Formats: sequence, structure tokens, C-alpha cells
Amino acid sequence: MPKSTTAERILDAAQILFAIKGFAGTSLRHITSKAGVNLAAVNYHFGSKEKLMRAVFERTLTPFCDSLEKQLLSHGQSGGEPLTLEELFEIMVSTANNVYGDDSKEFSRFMRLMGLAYAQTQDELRGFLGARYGMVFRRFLVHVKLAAPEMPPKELFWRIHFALGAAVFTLASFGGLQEVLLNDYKMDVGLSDVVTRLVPFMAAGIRGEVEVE
Amino acid sequence: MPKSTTAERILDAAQILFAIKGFAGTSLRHITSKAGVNLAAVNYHFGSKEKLMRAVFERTLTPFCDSLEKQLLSHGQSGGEPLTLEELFEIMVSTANNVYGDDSKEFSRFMRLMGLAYAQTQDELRGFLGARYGMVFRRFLVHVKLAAPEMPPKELFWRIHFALGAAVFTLASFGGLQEVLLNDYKMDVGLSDVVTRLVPFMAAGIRGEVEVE
DNA sequence: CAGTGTTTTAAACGGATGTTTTAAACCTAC
DNA sequence: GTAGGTTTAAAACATCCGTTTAAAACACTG
Repeated sequence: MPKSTTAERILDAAQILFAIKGFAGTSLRHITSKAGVNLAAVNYHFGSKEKLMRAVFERTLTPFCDSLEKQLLSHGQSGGEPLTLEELFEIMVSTANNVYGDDSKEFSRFMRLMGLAYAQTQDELRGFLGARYGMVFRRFLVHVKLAAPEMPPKELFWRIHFALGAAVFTLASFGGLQEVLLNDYKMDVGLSDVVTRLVPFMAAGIRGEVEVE
Repeated sequence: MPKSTTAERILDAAQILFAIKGFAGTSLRHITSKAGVNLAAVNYHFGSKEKLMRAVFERTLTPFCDSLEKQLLSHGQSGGEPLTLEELFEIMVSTANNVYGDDSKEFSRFMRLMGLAYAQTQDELRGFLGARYGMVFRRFLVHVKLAAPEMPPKELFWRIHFALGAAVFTLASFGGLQEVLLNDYKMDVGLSDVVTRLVPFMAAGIRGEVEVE
């Protein structure tokens, strides 16, 4: 017997299904069926499918962004020397780990949602996410700028997106890649293996010598 | 009066709409309406919506992969010293440019489709793409291995995916990022700017020192 | 226990979806 | 020009979609 509320059960089911099948590919009937609640409950508790999707993103992103912002602020006002790139990315990783646990499945789902959010173009979801969480991103960008002060801003802008793209993309498709590695290379790897490889890659890519400007 | 055939017009419209709205978010009626053909033409020429999507991917990916494979083969049997990482990625870039022209829009659409393909998990599309184009990817991987011989295979596997993730992700969302840059930073950048920054980033990330194994 | 506000339920709404059918139009070759 | 195969056309198919309704069940307060 589930102790969770109807709204929570809907959010849980929606988050899983959105991550697998995308937003348009997931119907309210799938969600309510998986959640074991009545179809009308979605519109009763959230108003519409669009608002449900926002709620899913909000529930997923808010704890992560709040925790990340708090850590960035504490390091920012300590007056000490700025954080290195590795430390910055490690903060992101540990924040994600603290918030979502080291549950590989859940973490991958979160990253898949991030990828979906990022991939949105025309939908109003992108605007919503930018307005809601753009501030944290800009604060993170300031820290990266401090960590790589010699880098031209334009170059840095793109390299950060390269690095985040590498992270989101790889972690979002982690499940699939894990399967490939096991079948083709007989290697069984965990999520933490990938993350520990990812941080040096991102740092090295950002720090790489500037060729032209 | 269009000289193109009905099947071609359907493929053109489907490619554009899939890239914008995703697969599930695009209806056959949208496609046929945009293509200016009858609704039943899709099932007549392609059999089903699923097969139409495969045809779109096939038409988009085949020229690129064929051309890429040809270049990799020619460099492989020349017997000279192996290609550098930069040269390898430049080959990918120039191949993409030759096949899709430097039309920024079309290139971005192609990358968006790549991102969609990559993001697929459970759908049979992933299996189809792996079976159809996995060979080219493995051949590319061999060249990367030659370019970074000191790198442990496991580490290399992940770094390649990091690099490809950075590329696909950034280029797929290029349109959106371009807008952000223009609005927030008053910078107007072209696709070629990003690509010339991307190649050094990928090379530097892959070449970075190995920390642990 | 009655009453009231909240939540859940079943059913139906209009519309959109992928697919199929049947007939018309087209084109080519005899 | 007419027969036969190919392509298009309009319409209908059953099913699924997001949303709404109205009544039943529940939870709580007085």
C-alpha cells in the first residue's frame, strides 16, 4: 500500500516515462496507469499535461540547483583563491550525488531529462527553464571564468557548452552505452567510473590551448 | 511546380519536422500537409510511420557515413604515419560539410537528428542504426586508437563518447545557443566559428593525462 | 452525527492519430 | 486507344489523445 500521495505518484511515474519516451511520446493514460491513479487526477492536481511537465522538471531541478548555488556562494565569499575547474566540476558531481543518491538509474533519468530540456527549441519549456534556473547557470559561469581567467570569454562560452554537452549526452545515454560495453567489450562499468573519467576530460578540454581568437 | 517525387517531398518535410518536434511529436498529417501530398502517400510509399523515420535517417546518414568510410579507408591503407586526432575530427567536419554543404540550417537539422538517434533507448530505432552504421563507427574508433596509442582502451572508449557528445549536443542545440549569445552577449557567431573551436576541444579532452585506471 | 470542503471515480467529450479501403487518375506500352 | 500496372485521391476505420463533467467517496470540523 503506497504511502505517497496521488500527486507524488503521478510525478514519479511521469518522470520515468518522460525520460524514456519523451514528452510527446508519453500519454496521460500511460502515466496514470503506471501510477495507479485515476486519469482525471492529473488535471485535477496539475491543471494540464504541460504544467505536469513543468512540475516534473521543477521537482527534479530545484533541489540540485539550490544545493549547487549554496555551495558556489559559500566558496565565492570565502575570499580565498578561486576554485579550480576540477573542483568546480566535482562540486557539480557531488551535488548531484547528494541530491539523487548514487542510484545509477535515477541519476541517468535525471540526466536524460536534462538532455530533453536542453534539446527543446521552440517549446515554451525552454523559456520557462531559462527564467527559472538561468541564474544558477550564470553564477556557475562566473566561477569557471575565475578558474580560467586567461581564456577569452567567447571561447570560454563555447567550451563550457562543449563540456556540459559531453556530460549530459554521455550520462543521459549511459544505460545504452553500458549495454554496448558489456556486449562488445565484455566490460562492466558503473556510473561512478564514467563520472571520474568525465571530470578530467571536461577540465582538459576547457584548459586546452587557444588556437585563434 | 515541384520536380521532386512524392516520396522525396515526404522525406524532406519529415526530416524538417522530426528535427523540430521529434518523432512522436510529428504527425503524418503535418508531414503530408507540409509536403503537399495526400495523407495515404506515406503508407503507400514507406509502409508505416516507423519505416518513414528509418528512411529519413537512412537518407541523412548514408551519404555521410559512406563518404567518411571512404576517407578513413584511403588514409588507413596508405601505410604512412597514423592520422592525428585533429586530422581525424577535421575529416569528420569536412565530410559533413561536403555532404550537407555549409548550409547552417541543414547541418544543424542533421545534428539534431543525430542527437535524436543517439538519445533513443528502448525503441528499435537504436538497434537499426547500430546494425546499419555501427561498422563505420568501429572503424573510426580504430583510427582514434592509433592516434592515441598510449591511452587505455576503456578510457579511450569513454573519452570518444565524451567528445562526440560535446559535438552532437552543441551542434544540435546550436540554433538556441546562437540566440542566447546574440541576446545576452551581443555576439553574432556562425556555425564555422563553433566547429573550429570544437575540434581543439575534443582533441585536448581525449589527449588529457590519464589519472587512474 | 451533520455538514463542508477536498479528493477520487467513472464516463463522456470533441478532436487528432496511424492505418486501410476503394475508386479515380495517371502513365506507359502494345 | 485501350489494357494494365502504378500512383494519387477522398473517405472512413478504429483507436487514442487531453480535457471536462458530474456524481460518489473521503476527511475533517463543528
